[in-house]
Formats: sequence, structure tokens, C-alpha cells
Amino acid sequence: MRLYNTLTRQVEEFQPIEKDCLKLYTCGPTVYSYYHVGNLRNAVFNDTLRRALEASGYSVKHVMNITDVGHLTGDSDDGQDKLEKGAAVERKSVSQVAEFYTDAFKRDISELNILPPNGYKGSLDTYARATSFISQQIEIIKILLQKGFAYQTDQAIYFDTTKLIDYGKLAGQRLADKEVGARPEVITDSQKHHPQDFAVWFFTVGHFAGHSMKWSTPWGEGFPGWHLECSAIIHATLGDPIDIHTGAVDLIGTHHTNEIAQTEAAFGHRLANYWLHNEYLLIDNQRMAKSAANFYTLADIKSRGYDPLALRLLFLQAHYRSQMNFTWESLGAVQTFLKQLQAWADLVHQPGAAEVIGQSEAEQLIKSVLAALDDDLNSAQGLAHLSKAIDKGAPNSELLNELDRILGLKLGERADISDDQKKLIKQRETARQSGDWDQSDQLREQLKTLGIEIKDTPEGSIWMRA
RNA sequence: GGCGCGUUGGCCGAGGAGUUAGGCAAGGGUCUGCAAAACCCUGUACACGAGUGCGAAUCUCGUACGCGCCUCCA
Repeated sequence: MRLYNTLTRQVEEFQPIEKDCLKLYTCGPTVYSYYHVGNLRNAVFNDTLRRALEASGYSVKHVMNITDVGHLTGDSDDGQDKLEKGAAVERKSVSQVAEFYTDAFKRDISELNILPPNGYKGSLDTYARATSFISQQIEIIKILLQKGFAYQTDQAIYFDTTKLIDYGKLAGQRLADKEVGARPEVITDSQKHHPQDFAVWFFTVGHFAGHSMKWSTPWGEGFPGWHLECSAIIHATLGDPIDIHTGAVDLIGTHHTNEIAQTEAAFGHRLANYWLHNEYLLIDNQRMAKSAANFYTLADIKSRGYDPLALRLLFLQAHYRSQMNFTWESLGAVQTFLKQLQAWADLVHQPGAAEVIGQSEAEQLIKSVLAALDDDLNSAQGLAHLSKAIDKGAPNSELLNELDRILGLKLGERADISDDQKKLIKQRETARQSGDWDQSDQLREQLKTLGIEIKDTPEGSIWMRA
């Protein structure tokens, strides 16, 4: 399998650390708000990667975090914890807010047929919450302080970015070139050694004094910085170095750069061998972002009558490293395409309606789809193969299940129509054969109200869902 | 200022030096009791300029426009 590695900025042949167990880590949501379709594109990308790896024979251990503390609205002194802010706005407790949006996230993920992580088992589910790994985060701070990579001020404990020679290697940007604090509204802690130093721990003093989430440490009460959770969770669950770390491109410069810094400084080895980043979903050619409030959620998609799987298919049609402009028109186009695929899949319940695709052709199809994904996840190419193949005959359920394992479009999970509905179709066939067009058309209308459309072929009628 | 990405036919989007991407939409046709579907046929697109090639949408350089990161955001 060939993958583009942000670390080296080129496509590389993937080499696992261990043949049997592949370690994959994905940055998950901060649960202070709904996931939007741009976030969901990221989730589909991760899922496609995982499915492709598994289809290639790897046993994948996948861990994903949920940020439920420490993610600030900004890096300046007036930055607020997103969870605390959300709780204040909604007049709820922080844990209520976290729980609410975590549940919403899990529902969205499930509707897009995205596999939940499998490499960690918590008391609630398989997501690794930042608040479940506080002691591990404190351990890392301890090591960083001991080794001289971190220092303490009245407000926080900071990572000293100048102590790590290759700090910033992922972003390909040297410290000296960064124009830090260029914007006047970004005010930093006056005791910070360097403006680009980042907090690994905030003390609940000053404007954080009212923070409801806090834990005690040898250095004082407070809460962890955002970047620390990922280093701690990876270390505790998968064990670093890991094979693949994923996220969206916005995380390269700050979050992932700082994760790398913490882990490499504390443990003296690499965090991850391959870094994969997916591009943004745009809307009106601008980045879709929560802060810009120009986003749609899955609920919006559904309320306009679109199938969540159409959204999945839309994402699969583009390469994960290309920006994609979201429009309702393109979603509509892809929904029509999805219906074609589903109608093809429904032929599985209509033996005799169409010739079944040959075994060797079916194998060839799977092979070509996999080959496309092996080439840096070229899912669009894979879909092109699929769309050509559906003209060659009806699928069998084995083929559908294999496609589902790779593409996650639930083509093999489609139910047959009911016996009553089948009876109506048969009645209509009889009416047609006897030339009773009135009766035939009436039954066709009746089936239509049940969501079933009939097309007549020389070999007989075929049904498809409207 | 630094780092990086993009510009493909009506729309969305792959590809990436010589040979069909694919989807949606559109036009024509076949079939059909009607309808729908299906099937067949139809597009000669790669921002602009220069360069290197036998040959460039594909490589190089430049120009224009757009986008992103460097500040929370997937």
C-alpha cells in the first residue's frame, strides 16, 4: 500500500512496524458542538483508510480520542475552554455538554457506517476520553519537567519549544520563520520564555479560576493543555511509536507538531511513522468551519431528504488530499448515483431478473477496487471501477458484502421487499399478461405509494425503490 | 513575511508526457400498451505565457486568480 506521508512530503510504500498488529491513531472530536459535514469528511477518510488497511490483510488496532477538556477557543490569555464555554452558554454542566455532543457524534458516525475505534475499551465505549487519562498526562509533564523540556509560570506549565532541535519538522517550518504573536489581539503570558511555547498544563488561577474541571498535581490544581491528551492516550493505549497518525491539515502546524514534541521529548523516540492528513471540505470555496458558522450538520443533510450514505459516497468520489467544494447540487448528483448502486444491489433479491456477474469478473472488480485504494486511497478510481462493473450483471451477496467491507456503502444490507409487495407485483404481471391495463396501472400506482417502482423488461418486471 | 496547495468539458470530480476516468445533467436513438427503467450513440476539457521533448493538459520556469496554515477549528 502506498500512502502520502506528511513527514516526508511524498508517497511512500507503507511498512508496518509489526506485521500482525498495525497501530492507528486518529484525532477525534472536541465535544462542545455538533460535528459538521466537513468533520464527517475527515471521519470518512479515516474509515476508508482503516477499511483499506484491513482489506489488505492488516489487523488494525485503532484508537480515537474524544476531547472533553482543555481545548481552548484561542491561545491568547483570554482563551476559554470550549467545554466550559459551551456549558455556560447552554446552562448545563460540562459533563452534560460533553455527553450530549458525544452521543450526537456517535449517532452521526453510525449513520455514515463508520467503524468505531477498536483499540481501547473504556467503561462507556471504545473512545478514549481526555478526562480518563489525566494521570497519564500528569506523568508526561513530570518527565518533561525532569528532562528540562518544560517550565512553570504562575499561570501554566509550558513546553519549551527551543529545547527540541527539530521542533516543527512536520510542518516544515522553522521556528525562526514563524511570525508568532503578529496579531495584536494575541496576548501571551508575560512569563512565557518564548511566544511559541505551548501549555501542557493550566493552573486554575486568573481567568481560569472559575474552571469547573480541575485536578490536583504536585504543582497545583488545574487542567491539561489540549495537545497533551493525544500523546498520553497513544502512549497508554497503543504504545509509541505507532504506525499511522491521522487528522486534518489544520492540525499539522500546531496540534500534531506539539504532540510530536511532547512524545519525542518525554520518551526519546518517534511518535508515529506515517502522518496522513486530509484536506478541507469547502463551502462557497471557503473553509467550512465551526468558527465561521458556515457549516451544515448531518441533520441538515437528512432534513433536505438526502441519505447519509450519499454524503459518504460524495466524499469517496474525491481524493482525500484534495479540497472539495460542497454544493447541494453535487450531493443531489451523487444521491442519484447511490440509488443506481442500490438498485443494482437490490437485484440480489430478484433472481432471474438479470444475469449474475461472473465469478472471475466479481473477483476482478474487488481486486481493482483494492488496487485503487492501495494507491494512496484513490477511492474515486475505485468507484469508477464499480460503476463500470454494475453494467456487467447482477451482484451476488458475497460480492456486495466484500464491497461493503471496503467501501462501507451498505449495499449488502438492503432488505428484500415484503411478501405482500411481491404479491402485488405478481398480480400486476398477471393483469399485464391478460392485457388488463387499467388493473395493471392501478397496481403500479399502489406500489409506487409503497415506495416501489416497477420497470418492465422483456424478461419480466424488476422493482426498485423510489 | 514564512510554509504549502489548487486552477480539468454545464456541474462535481479522477488521471497525469502519446491510447475511455467515473458520476450527475444534456442531445439523439432502440425498446415499450402507457410509463418508468434499461440499453446504444454523442462531448475532443485540462487558467495564461514561455521553455524542454518527436510529442505537454501531464515536466520546468514565470504570470494571473483562488484557497489554506503560521491564532481555536477536521
